Amino acid sequence: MSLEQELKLERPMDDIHHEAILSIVRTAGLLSLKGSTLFRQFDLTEAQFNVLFSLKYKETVWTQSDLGKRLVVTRASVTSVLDKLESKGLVERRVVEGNRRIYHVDLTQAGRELIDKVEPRYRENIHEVTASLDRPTCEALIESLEKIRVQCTRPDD
Amino acid sequence: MSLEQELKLERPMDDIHHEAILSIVRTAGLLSLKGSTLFRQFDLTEAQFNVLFSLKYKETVWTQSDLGKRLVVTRASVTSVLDKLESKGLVERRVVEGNRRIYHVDLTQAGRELIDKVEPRYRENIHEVTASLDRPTCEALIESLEKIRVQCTRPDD
DNA sequence: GAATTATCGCTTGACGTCTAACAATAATTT
DNA sequence: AAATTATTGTTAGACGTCAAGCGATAATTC
Repeated sequence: MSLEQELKLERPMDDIHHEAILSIVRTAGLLSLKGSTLFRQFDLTEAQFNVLFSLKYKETVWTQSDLGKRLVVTRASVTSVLDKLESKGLVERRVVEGNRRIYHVDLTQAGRELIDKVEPRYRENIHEVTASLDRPTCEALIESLEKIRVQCTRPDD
Repeated sequence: MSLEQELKLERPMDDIHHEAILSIVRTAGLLSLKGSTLFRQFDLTEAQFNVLFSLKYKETVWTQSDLGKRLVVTRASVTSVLDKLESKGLVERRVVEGNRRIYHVDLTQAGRELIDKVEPRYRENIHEVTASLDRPTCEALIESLEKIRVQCTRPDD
């Protein structure tokens, strides 16, 4: 189904750049929805999954700020999600000696076990959704999106 | 800047499909951020802008449900955003004779004037951000995203 | 025509996001 | 060393989103 049909537009889109942007946002929304549906089966939100997933694959010590940069989210948001995860016993904040301003964030054993359960289902989802895209197509997609991101973060804001 | 660098990954991404998905979500997030920054200058949120913009270009009569479908958002969300816009006098709910269950939604004069002011700035943003993508590249991008969306909405959820 | 089912808009409660501000603490400058 | 500036994590308040459930009303079935 084309974007025009999906969005119930009465006239065809005149602006291919605009159509591209809407496609990106719309696709991300649907991906997010599909993810949420999966994560809910494990009593997780998408944001909570993202934290667990990031922590699983980090290879150095991370502060909350580091996590925020990784997830592209403000420190305030990190605090909020971490509070939830900590109260579920999936994540811990560890005091850092020598710097009383920061915490180091890590999975607990329970957190590690949970993400290990969710991850295969998550990867299934990914591949299900991208199965029709071969490697060069993926690379082109990634490259185009990267070009857009570069322009998004130009120093004019 | 590549996605790996941006996200501070310690190891290269092994899975190009996964990378594609993360790129989409990340790009949409940045676009959303850039949009919000613009809209704030007009005392609008992104959601509110989306409503005004949709209403401007609709060519038939729309109920709140229609608007929700267009914006890919639940009816509850429509109610919420419309309450805000109505209280600002930018939008009106019109009673429909013959069907006491629905409202018809429309821009007010003030709403129309506001969206007419914001739209050129919005379109500038779009083109600024997509300037480096030529037409065939845009078409390929749109096509890839459409393939993903199709798989997102498969009847297995 | 009556009964059942579907749709519409609204409300509630949970969640994540943001901005703006704050106190505590580190880092830098002077 | 002292003063200034920057960073860290938190809080508060605003907003949009969703799921779930509600009552009112249409539409469909019987």
